[in-house]
Amino acid sequence: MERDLKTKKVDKKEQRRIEILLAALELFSQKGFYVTTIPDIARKMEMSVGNLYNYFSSKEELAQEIIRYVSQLLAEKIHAVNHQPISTKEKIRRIVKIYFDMAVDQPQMIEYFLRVYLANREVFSDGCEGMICVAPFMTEIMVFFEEGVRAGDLRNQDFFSAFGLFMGYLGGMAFLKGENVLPKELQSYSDEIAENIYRALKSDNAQA
Amino acid sequence: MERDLKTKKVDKKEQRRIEILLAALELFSQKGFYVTTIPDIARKMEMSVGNLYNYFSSKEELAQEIIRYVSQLLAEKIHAVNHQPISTKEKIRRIVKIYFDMAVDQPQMIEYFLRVYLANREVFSDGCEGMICVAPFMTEIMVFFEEGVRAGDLRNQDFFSAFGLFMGYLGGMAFLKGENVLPKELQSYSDEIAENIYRALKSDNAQA
Amino acid sequence: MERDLKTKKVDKKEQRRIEILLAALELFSQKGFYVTTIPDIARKMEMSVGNLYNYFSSKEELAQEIIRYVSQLLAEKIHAVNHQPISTKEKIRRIVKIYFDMAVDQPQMIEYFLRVYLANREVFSDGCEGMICVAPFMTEIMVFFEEGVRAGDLRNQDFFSAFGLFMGYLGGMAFLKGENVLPKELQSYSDEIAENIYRALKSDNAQA
Amino acid sequence: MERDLKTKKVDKKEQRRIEILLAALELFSQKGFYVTTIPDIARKMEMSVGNLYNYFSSKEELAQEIIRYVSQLLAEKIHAVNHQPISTKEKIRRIVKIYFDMAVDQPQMIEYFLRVYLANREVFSDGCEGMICVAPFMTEIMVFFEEGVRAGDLRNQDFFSAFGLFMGYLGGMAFLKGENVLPKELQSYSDEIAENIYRALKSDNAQA
DNA sequence: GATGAATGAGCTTTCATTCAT
DNA sequence: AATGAATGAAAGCTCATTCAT
Repeated sequence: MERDLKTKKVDKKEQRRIEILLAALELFSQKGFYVTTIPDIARKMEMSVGNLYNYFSSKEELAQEIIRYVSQLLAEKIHAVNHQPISTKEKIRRIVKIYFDMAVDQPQMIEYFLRVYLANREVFSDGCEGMICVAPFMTEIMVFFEEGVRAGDLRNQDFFSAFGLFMGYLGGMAFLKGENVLPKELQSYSDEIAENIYRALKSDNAQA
Repeated sequence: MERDLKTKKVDKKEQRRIEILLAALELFSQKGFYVTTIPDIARKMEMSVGNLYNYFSSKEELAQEIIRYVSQLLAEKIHAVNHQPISTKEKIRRIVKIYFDMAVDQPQMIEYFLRVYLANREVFSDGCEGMICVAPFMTEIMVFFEEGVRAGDLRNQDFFSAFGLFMGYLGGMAFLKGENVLPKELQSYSDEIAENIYRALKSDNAQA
Repeated sequence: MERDLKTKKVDKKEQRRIEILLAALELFSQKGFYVTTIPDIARKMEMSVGNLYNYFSSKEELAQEIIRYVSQLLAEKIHAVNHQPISTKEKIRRIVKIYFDMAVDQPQMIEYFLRVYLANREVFSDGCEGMICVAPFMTEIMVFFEEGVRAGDLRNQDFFSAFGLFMGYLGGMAFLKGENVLPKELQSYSDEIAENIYRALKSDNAQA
Repeated sequence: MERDLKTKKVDKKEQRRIEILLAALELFSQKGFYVTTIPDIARKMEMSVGNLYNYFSSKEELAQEIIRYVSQLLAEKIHAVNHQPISTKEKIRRIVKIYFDMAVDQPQMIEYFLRVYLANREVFSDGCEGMICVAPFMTEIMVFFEEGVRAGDLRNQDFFSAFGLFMGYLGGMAFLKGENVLPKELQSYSDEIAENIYRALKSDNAQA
């Protein structure tokens, strides 16, 4: 009984934590880490600043939790693709789609990656060294790549070379969308871009 | 005579402006826009805070001048490549080399792009809208791309699709280098990456 | 219960706000708006600068609140006179007395009017346009004047002509007192001045 | 010869001094003493800040010179009235007219009195103590008053009581004009106001 | 006389974090 | 768990004045 009670409480607290995390995610990605203030987040949550500190011990910790959360979420989506019985080319297409759909429907996630995580090294240097906070996401890309190589679809090259292409490309497009310089809507680039990625990475004897 | 005097003075002031710009570039790219303070910059310049404001009217204006400067400098280097009588494939190789050499020898420039310009929209929204402050750089990439298409070497696709690939990829690699996660030194990836880019963009009847 | 608690808290905060307002009133009227600094006010209140900003969002807002407060306070005193069953002449006498007593006992109030409100247009231009922040006070003078006219004691003339006389005169005397050029103490001028005002405004068939 | 040269030079310098003084007068009266900066004045004069300091040794000194200048100028105008063979009543009318014409045509002068001199005690406390910088002006008002008394037109009362009425009233009206609250144009109040002043001060056996 | 770069103290305002309630 | 007043260090920026040229 008591344990149930405690569990329930913990769950409730954990749930509130995530709510805060999502509110902060939105603000950080819109306004940036330094422009967003703790009172901003508290106001959005309709809770007091003091209470916010009962859930997160500092602004930095909050930012780190968010990147872990986003990385996990993206990883799960890519994980699903990795486990489908489809061609490497189709996998690329689906990953691009997942990314672009997210950039359009939940731009906070992608923007957080680009504008908060990538840009503010000092915020993540103590706790997220060496990209460990985005490890789940990187792992899935690595799985995708290695399976593609094993299947003979992708050339065997340094993983980072492939990773930089894949994620740099997608991130670059998301950035251009954020700057409102794209002449067409982001999702309409999906096929072209998936094709480009496939051509760049595919092994010479793979299918066109 | 008098005019000469004035010209000389103006030149001297202009020169000092650029010195400040370079000092700020270094600090901004190392510590970020918000963590770098005006006193930091003044200290580095061994000049008073007040005097700094005789050269730039605000921290934001300074940041915008820097991106214009960096964009111009990168543009000039790519411009030189664009005007050489070499194959499209070779041009890609040289642009990648230029970018990676810079990322290694003058990392401030590339880091400024990635960590200051890309990440702090609010700093550039008033004065650098729609990427106009990086126009010289984008223009050169556009020239490269269109000439490659005209020569029959590259497929004719939406420019942004190609631009996102090219610059997203290079930026992504520079970022990974900054995070110290690359197992090899950046420049050793040059050939692999130039090859990937070429494969992604080349027309089907171009040379391998 | 909970509501009571909140109400009590709000009251306490409101009270503190007024304490700050009075401290600032004193400093502003002694040293002027620009010479008085926010740290000066905080020091006088024995509170931190940051906390002061929990009560007022800017120095200007503080200055505007003060003039509203002073105007209200003066208005109430004149209101009381307006509702007494006494002659217009006697009303003038009492208003002059109120003003001079205040100029002697609480010189901050009058000095604030003369040296802060009247002199620093830019501070009040956004929020106190068209004298709205001193409306309560002006209204009472208007009531006094119109009742005097209705009673047949005062000539019917443009209100501003009468207002300028009344308040310009009193303000002028308070200023001379502040400059220490008056040979006698301010209050000893009361009768003479009330007489002058009455003579200036009275209708030709009113009592001497 | 040499002396002539020097005189000419001195004259030229004196002339420039007055030009600066008038430029500063305008700025101070428009924007206030503290909001106006030395560079503002230099810019208006199209001269360098450094050179400005060859004419005035400090901002305060400049402000004091201005009030002396304005006081002298007003004094001369009133002096002319004082020496005309006209009735006391007519003198009042003319002084009011002079003041209001000035408030309309050269508002800087009157505004300087009201918004700079009256309000910023600390600026004038060292050099203009006890209103000595406005002595010429006060003296003329005193002459007017005493001649009116001697002629039997005005009641013999404390000078400051009369001075406060006269100048407070005119200043008050000029202030109201500056606030744009007057329903009519300032000069149209002249007669009414001159009449009010006369009634307030006239001796009981003087003409209506 | 003339210039304007240089100084440096000081201004208003912000904000992550704490803690008494 | 919840509140929000309080802290205090530090930020961006200003400006009267000086002085080498």
